[in-house]
Amino acid sequence: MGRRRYPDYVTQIPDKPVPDGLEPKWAERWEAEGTYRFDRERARPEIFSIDTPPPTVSGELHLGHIFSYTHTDAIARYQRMKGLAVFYPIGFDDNGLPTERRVQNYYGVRCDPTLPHDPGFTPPEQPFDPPELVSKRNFIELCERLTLEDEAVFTNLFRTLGLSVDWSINYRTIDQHARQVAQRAFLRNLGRGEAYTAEAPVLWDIDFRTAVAQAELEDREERSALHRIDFHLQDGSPITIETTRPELIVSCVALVAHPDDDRYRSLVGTTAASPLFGVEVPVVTHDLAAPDKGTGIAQICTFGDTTDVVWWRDLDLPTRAALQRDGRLVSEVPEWITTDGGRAAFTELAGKTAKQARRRMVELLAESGDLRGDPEPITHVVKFYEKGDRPLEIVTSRQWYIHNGGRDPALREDLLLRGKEIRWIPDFMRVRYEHWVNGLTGDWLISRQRYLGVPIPVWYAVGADGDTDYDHPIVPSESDLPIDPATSPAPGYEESQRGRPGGFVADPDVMDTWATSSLTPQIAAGWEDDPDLFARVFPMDLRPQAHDIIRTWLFATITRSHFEHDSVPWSNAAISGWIVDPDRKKMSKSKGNVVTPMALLEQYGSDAVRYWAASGRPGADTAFDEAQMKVGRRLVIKVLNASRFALGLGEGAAGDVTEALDRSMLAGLAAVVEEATSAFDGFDYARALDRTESAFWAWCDDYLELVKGRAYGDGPGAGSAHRALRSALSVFLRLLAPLLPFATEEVWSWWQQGSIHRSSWPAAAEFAGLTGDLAVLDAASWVLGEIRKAKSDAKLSMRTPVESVEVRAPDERVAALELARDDLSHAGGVERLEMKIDGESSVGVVLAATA
RNA sequence: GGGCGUUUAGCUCAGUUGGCUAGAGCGCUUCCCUUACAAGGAAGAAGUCGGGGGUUCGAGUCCCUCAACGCCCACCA
Repeated sequence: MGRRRYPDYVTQIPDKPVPDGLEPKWAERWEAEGTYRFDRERARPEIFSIDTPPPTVSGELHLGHIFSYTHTDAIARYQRMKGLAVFYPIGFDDNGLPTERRVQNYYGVRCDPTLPHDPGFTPPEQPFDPPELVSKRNFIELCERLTLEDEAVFTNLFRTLGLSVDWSINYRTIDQHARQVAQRAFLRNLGRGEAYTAEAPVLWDIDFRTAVAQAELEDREERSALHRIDFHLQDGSPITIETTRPELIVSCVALVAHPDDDRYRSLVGTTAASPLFGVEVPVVTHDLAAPDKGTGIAQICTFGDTTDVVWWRDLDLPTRAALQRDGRLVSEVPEWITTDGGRAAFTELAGKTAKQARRRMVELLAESGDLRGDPEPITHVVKFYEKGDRPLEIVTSRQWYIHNGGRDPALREDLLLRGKEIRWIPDFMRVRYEHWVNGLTGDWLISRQRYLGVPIPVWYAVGADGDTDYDHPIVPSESDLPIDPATSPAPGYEESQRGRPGGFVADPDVMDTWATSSLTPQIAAGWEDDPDLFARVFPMDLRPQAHDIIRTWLFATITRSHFEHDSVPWSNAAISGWIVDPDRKKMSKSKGNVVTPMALLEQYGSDAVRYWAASGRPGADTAFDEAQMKVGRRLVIKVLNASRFALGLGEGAAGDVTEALDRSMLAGLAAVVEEATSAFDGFDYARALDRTESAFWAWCDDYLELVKGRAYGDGPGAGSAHRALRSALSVFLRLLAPLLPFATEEVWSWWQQGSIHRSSWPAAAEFAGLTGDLAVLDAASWVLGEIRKAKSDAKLSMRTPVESVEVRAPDERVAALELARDDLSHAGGVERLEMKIDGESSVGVVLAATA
């Protein structure tokens, strides 16, 4: 690295450096100079590749993003300074339901795919209720428009934060390339038998009208009520069940008790008639029926909850679905209700929402005398789609799945082994992964009945009889990807044959967004499109992400990589914690405690906010704490001022650190370098910051004060001081550069050429021949502290002269102090310094003012 | 019901293989306009390291147990 001569650079040091305004200045310079551009010519061992999380474009970035992205950036900057070419892409996840929901709320619209495209459409100025219905194409256009706006805001925030991503490696999960990768990977899965389609009960969100996957579930407490309701045995006697879903009695296909339950054993094999509807259902047994729950005998509906699905599957029961995908009961009387009374009763419920039907059903049951007592209010836990507002229902539908080990012990074992191949930071996060894999109950449901997403790239032949052949999907050639089967005809067919007997139909679904984002390494690294790049960066070195999406993003990425590449997607997974408010609650919009990141960056400066973020250990949930940002800002100011001071003293001649105090300081610094390096090697940016920061403050408080007098002068020791100050400053700046990129770059520019972020990480070799005995600075700091204490106790200025100091200490310490005698005397304002060898250490101070 | 994590000064947190007379910052108190820094500096007070047991010469650190909090999972009629 080049260095300018003293007279040139010193003029560039501002008289009063301030931390404000550094962000735009340096963000622009870094971009213009390509400071963080990936060098793809480097060989794999010289590359560090990062599978950066593409933030979901469904609103604003929040503090959690600032927090975890700062961690990754610190690692990236460290690796870059270590000499590696850092592959650090950025993407946006703007595909899927979260984006649709954002668009719906933002513009006040809903997609109605039956509407024709309106070329002159403009969204409502103000969202109103009810929402305006728009065509699918208009809806997608709105998604495109809003995501681009959101992404521009995200980009601005990330640049202001100082992320050292390579902005030229940019992707969006709805762009053509991502679609191509997602479809190609899907077709490969299909070709190898890892993807399949099946008609089965699925968890269904009645508002979004789509199936959802196990990984997207969330439990929520709901107020409900237990109803005791009589079915009727053949002899006319009642048999009471307990249920929270009386409106689903119409879908009842059996009553179930435990095989060992004596109360019901005699009934097994007989039938019971449902109340009101008079539908005869068998009494059956199953191990899952709990004798101690309710009356010990339960109705099995198709389907009220996941237990119903298990019973239905295990006992081979019929399907009597009455709840539609919009959450309402069917409007026609189901054919399995055959009695006139039953038909009349159902008419009362037809077309109602589940909630309305429940209320009416209870009234009807009360009238008929089948309701025993009053419903008992309870609170119970119900499955929700994590982004949904109403409880999930279960409906039967045709969906696409990818194997994930949920129904295949051998695959499960393979995926667990993949988990063991990865280094987890912190290590216990591996347990969460294993726990999730071991708890899977079924394959990964990837199809969604939505609009904004990557289409499932298949068609189905329609027979001459008009029946669709779902068992033999027609697939496109990989060279035709990306493709939309809704607009392109199936290979070998004409568009005119769409939807006709003897023709074809397109699969109507899109893939869930995780089915695309599980391929971020492949998307970013040019899988199949750029084999040279792919070979250089894949498997990647690091996947940084938060712990709440281990079950989704992390797991799915491992699964796809396992199938496609027979390898792990990355060697390290660094899992960040969450930001919680000071009450330890997760911060969320609904609690109204969300702070906008940009306001904080502007108020405290990006380095200060990064300082706060870096104080949270890897994996640890961290409190939002503005006080930490103030401390960070203070550190930034200190760096600027101390640098100005150290650089303003002079340059010194090369290679002449002669004074014991200076060599002692550098020896201490060498140890700090070692600590920070090993911390960063373990991805522990927090420890690296902690060690560096305390060393830096101590350096300012003690060493700078001790060396000041000598450095101001032009005596024989001045050159040593200047040289040591500059060496130390260079090291401190570089140690702090990954964490405080703006301030350190600013100072670097005062006296060095090139970016500090392209300079080399401090190494022990830099100190070769420059270090001395640690004890010298230690001892001098100790005595200086005692002198300060004496002055402070006497409530006197630190400038107060000291008549005499008498130090008593063991001989080694006295010998060390002798080596710093002049510096110490000057720093303390001591006129007479006496030292005596003693077993006990003590410092006697006689202040001039009190003498 | 199972699992994981957390519990150290008023607050936010360090404390790496057991050696701590337990540290830092914020806040608080006192003092200091000192020529790098008053968006600063110096000094100080403040903790039975969640409770209880155990291992050990020695435990904040290891083992057992209990509790609180957070998160994840579970077949939630």
